[in-house]
Amino acid sequence: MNASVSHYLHQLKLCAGSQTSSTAKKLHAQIIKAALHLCPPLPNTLLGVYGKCGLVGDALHLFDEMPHRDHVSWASLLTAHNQASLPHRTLSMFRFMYESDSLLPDHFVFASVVKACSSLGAIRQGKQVHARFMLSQFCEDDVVKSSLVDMYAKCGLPDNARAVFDSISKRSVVSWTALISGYARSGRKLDALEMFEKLPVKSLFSWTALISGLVQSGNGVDALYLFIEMRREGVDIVDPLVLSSTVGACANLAVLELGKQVHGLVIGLGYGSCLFISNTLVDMYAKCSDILAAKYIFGGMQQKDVVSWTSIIVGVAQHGRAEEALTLYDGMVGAGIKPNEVTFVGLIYACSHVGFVSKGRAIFRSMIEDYGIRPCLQHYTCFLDLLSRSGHLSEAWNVINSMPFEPDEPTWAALLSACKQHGDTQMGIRVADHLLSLNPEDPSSYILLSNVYAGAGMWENVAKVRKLMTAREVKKNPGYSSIDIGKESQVFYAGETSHPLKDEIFDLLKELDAEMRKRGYVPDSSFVLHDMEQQEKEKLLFWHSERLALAYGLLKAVPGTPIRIVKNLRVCGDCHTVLKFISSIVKRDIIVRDATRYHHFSKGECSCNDFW
DNA sequence: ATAGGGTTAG
Repeated sequence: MNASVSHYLHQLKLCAGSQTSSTAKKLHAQIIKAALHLCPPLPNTLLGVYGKCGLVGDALHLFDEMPHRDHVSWASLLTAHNQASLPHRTLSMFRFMYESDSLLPDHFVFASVVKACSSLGAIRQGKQVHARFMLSQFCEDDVVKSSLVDMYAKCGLPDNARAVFDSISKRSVVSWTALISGYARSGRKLDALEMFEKLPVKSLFSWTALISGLVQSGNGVDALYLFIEMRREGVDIVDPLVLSSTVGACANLAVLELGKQVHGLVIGLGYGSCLFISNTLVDMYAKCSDILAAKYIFGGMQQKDVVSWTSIIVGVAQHGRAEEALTLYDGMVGAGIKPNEVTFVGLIYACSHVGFVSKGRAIFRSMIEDYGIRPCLQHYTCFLDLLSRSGHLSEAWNVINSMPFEPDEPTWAALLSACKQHGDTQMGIRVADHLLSLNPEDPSSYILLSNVYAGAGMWENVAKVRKLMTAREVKKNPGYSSIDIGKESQVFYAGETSHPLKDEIFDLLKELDAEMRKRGYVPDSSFVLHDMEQQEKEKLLFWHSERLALAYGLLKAVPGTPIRIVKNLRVCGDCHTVLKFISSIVKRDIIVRDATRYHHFSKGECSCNDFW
């Protein structure tokens, strides 16, 4: 080989390692000047270097001008687009491989194309590529097979992933990791653990795959136990990816004390200023209802990206601070960060919280016109929520009928709470019927329907709904609330009477009840789904889990500190009223995270504006 | 010379 060719080859390799785009362009210019730009393998190497430096445009330009393109050129170009997160382009260009250069895919190309399918979740095309691969001369290639394992795993087909995995002759760590991650993220806990146990050598990579997969499938508790086990095994956390999943688990479970401990670990390991991790910490504190800590982390961040801004906007919006969310949005735009579709979910949500109808309409329009974002179903749902909360029921109905999506459960639920709020029983019943037909197994649909009837005083229908639930064997999930006192966590179930402090709790609730009635409280038993005497119903309400947790908190927590409660179901209307009364009687802030939102009770008011 | 696995916001 020509001495200068190998010189440039060496330089390009260095440049690929350091990923400095200016050097890539300089080297390209020098190569042209030296008239070596057609000497193989320089054109292909250059193509790869452009890809690694993130210069897809230059890569494509070079590719277009190459007189002789081979398999390596194609593989490099497709990989460049995968790396630039443009898997759509990877697939669309792949279609022209045969047409423009009469080339059939080789194993390198197959691997890139499969990866593109997996990041798009394009299972139909993925299966087609799989078939072509099986018919090709490369059908025994293990690298392509491991990319197929990953594709099926990511598309939620772990059994297909397993079938490919079993066909691999020499299984690499990569294929193991892909499969374990696939099982974990599909919620196949036992399969994931079984494969993990069989894994000959467990690296940080494999632990991360398992733990993050479990967090993604909502198995946060298992994920946290595995994280503890990983620490016990002495695995060196040389990069922080596993920490973001762990912080995420704390966020999903709303376990503030544990979250703080993991935060301490993050700082101890030296990742306190890592962008990714700070983003998850902002989210975690917001979800654990410590919005002050969330703002503190956000304020201290050296660099902030769209996720950082969106996390804090969504966080304050969920805590009912709409004006603050909108101010933050101005700050975001001012800082030159472009909002994305998630940001707009938060913003529309914020507007709907305080009934900023025209502001919300303007934001919805701006999203489409200024940022070219096509609204998805979730945007429509938030927007509907805004319209229906503020009483624009017919406009909401029009939107639901004209939007380009089939309404899903949250959509109907948004409309339904509005019907209830505005006493529109007829529409409420229609909506509840839709909801019920969409998900006849979900107890909350029945509760909502029953509440509509109860709100209208249609007691016979309330009874019918209850009978329907029995007939269909739909069981209401038992309600429970948890509360942290110091580092201890306590869980209370509705109606629980076996707690060691039950007498103290009962006495306190009795005392508060008397004081509330003096101030005008009348129990609203329409939320109780049973046929029984009024007094019996009130007794049931009295033992709702959030009240037990609250009383325990008042007895045990440091005086003056806010009481934080996490509930698995939605707070019932009567408890909501009670919590407002109690916040003003005991002059304490009470923060409840229920199944759908946050309630900050303070001085007799709630941040949700009595709408949830 | 080119390929495959683990990370954050709804």
